[in-house]
Amino acid sequence: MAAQPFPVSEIVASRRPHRRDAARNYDALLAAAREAFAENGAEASLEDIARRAGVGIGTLYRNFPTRRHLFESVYADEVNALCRVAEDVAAQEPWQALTSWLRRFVDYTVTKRAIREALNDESEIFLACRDSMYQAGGPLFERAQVAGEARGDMTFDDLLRMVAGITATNFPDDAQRDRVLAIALDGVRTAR
Amino acid sequence: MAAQPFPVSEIVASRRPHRRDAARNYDALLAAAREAFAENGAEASLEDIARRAGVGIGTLYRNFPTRRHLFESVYADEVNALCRVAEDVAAQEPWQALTSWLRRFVDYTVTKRAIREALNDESEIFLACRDSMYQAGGPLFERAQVAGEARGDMTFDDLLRMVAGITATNFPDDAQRDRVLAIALDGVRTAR
DNA sequence: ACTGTAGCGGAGGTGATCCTCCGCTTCAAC
DNA sequence: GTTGAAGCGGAGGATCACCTCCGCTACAGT
Repeated sequence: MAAQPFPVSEIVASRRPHRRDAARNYDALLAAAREAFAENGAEASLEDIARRAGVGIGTLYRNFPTRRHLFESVYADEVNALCRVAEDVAAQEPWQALTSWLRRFVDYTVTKRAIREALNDESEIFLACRDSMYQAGGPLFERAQVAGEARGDMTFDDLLRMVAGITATNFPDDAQRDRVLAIALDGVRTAR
Repeated sequence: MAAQPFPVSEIVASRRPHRRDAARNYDALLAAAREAFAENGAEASLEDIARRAGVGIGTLYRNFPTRRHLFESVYADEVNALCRVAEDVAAQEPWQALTSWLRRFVDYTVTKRAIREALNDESEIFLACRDSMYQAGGPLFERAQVAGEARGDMTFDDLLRMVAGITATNFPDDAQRDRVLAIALDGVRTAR
């Protein structure tokens, strides 16, 4: 029911350098990039990312020839984590499982942004990530639909975009974001 | 019930130059800016805006000393238009009036963006615009609440941010955006 | 028609970011 | 320990957007 093997993680892993120092730099770059993309969106400065990671700009470009490579790698990491979460919540009641997963979705900033800004992108990695995510989360949604908890006249894609839009919006505080998200999810829940 | 006088439009109008050619340029700049901000967000290139308007970059800077001035002017225009719409829908049934207004909201791209990205801005014009908009739309929402059509445990601010987030998200087609928006609005409607 | 001035445009200086290139460093295999 | 190659960093050229400045243009009031 939950997730299947994720080719995505393999693609990314295969690019990680073998030498110790190089691998460390690679990881530092990914972490710095996640931070920077989360703060400034997909246009974050690459020099800034290299600085945060404590490596030279040349090292960044050796590992990630283009901005897109870097962004996709961070994105793929978050998607993998989200897919794993889907397995964790699978044991809960249908509606509970779905909302737990969606609330975790809120934590994955880059993924959220990618869905809002670049989801219509057709590159190989984006497609693979989308598939993984839909394979992981889609069943949670369908289960809620079958249980009569979620309305039948919408798709999982509708739901993801709705949540992505709301959570990517600037709120003065997290409590308000949660409140608004909960209200929107009430619209998803079947009237009872 | 509906809108009050809008000081905002006066502020903006007072800046419009008197000479014919200058006024034409001013209008062309605003139109070009609206387009560019809608397409590329608040970071749109100013040189590009001048080019679209068919004027020199110097003319842009004479009319709008900073990017912020320009953005605020476009924003103020859209807010004014939205306030006028609020008067138009006032005659409809409470829930109908509210959703009509919100659906018009979707058309005002820059306003939408401003709410999503810059609503926490405290500058004078942004505050004035926010007030105007809340004075225009807020009563529609309260009327729906009083009529028992909209839930009482949320604020107008919650509602605006929710709609702004969803409508500013990238959708493959408008039909899907409408569908998702309608679902979220179902969450706003009181269970009956 | 004349004329003073508001307004015009865009060349060019400034600063930020992108990305390449290559001499130096460090790892790890032997 | 030696050594070859993988990896490193950051200087610097290219590009682009920002914004100022000033000689020229054309409007509007008389």
